[in-house]
Amino acid sequence: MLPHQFFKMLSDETRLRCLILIAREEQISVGELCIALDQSQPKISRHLAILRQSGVLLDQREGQWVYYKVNAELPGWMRKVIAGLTASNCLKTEYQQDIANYQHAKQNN
Amino acid sequence: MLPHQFFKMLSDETRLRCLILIAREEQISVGELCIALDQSQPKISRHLAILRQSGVLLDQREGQWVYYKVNAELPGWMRKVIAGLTASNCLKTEYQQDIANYQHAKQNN
DNA sequence: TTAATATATGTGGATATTCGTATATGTGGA
DNA sequence: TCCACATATACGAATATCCACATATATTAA
Repeated sequence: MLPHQFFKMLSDETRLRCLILIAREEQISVGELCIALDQSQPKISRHLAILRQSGVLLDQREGQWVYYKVNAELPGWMRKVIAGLTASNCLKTEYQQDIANYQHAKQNN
Repeated sequence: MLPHQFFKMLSDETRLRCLILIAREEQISVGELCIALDQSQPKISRHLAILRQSGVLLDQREGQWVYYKVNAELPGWMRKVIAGLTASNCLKTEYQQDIANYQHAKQNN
């Protein structure tokens, strides 16, 4: 994947929020992402498909659920960008609500 | 600027090549960029305008020439992304030709 | 097998992006 | 002032992106 193509993956707000949350939490299911970001299932699923087809995310089915995680074999410069996103306090504030929603949903299992 | 908007700046190959070369060389004129990337003047100028209007680049006129440089006051996480791009050997190879063209043009002054 | 739940995808329309071409603006020298 | 050079922008056409809605597929349990 060429550099600008990787950045195109991150240029949509929904995709970026998915990726940041997944990177922070290691592994999340489609339904949990819908709740965390408060977005429709087809919308989340379609963006996850784009991230999966580009190789940024990997999916793994467990029963009825499909879990997504960051592909650990991405080139170093891509992993650095993603790590920078999850580390930045500035961005942590930006998407705090997503994290809170996710953890709240996780608790009510 | 929201994170995904910054990445949208980097999602076009021409803009990304401009930014990487400018970050590497500190300061470049529009004409030099046209030669280095082998692209038309309106195309380069338009993409530089987008990067300038978003605050990623700053411009400075010197006589007939306009020089562009990276805005030093960008948020830390943006500076890190840009620094990562210029540091990566992987990407250095990707856009080696741009650097070579630039240096060759610089010599024939 | 049927129903319920979770996820994926097809379709069409609205909007956004990018480009080539033409032209406008700014600058310096004759 | 007039011309040449450097840069910026206006415009329309081709293409890409994103979404809502409807529907398809996969899994589990009854």
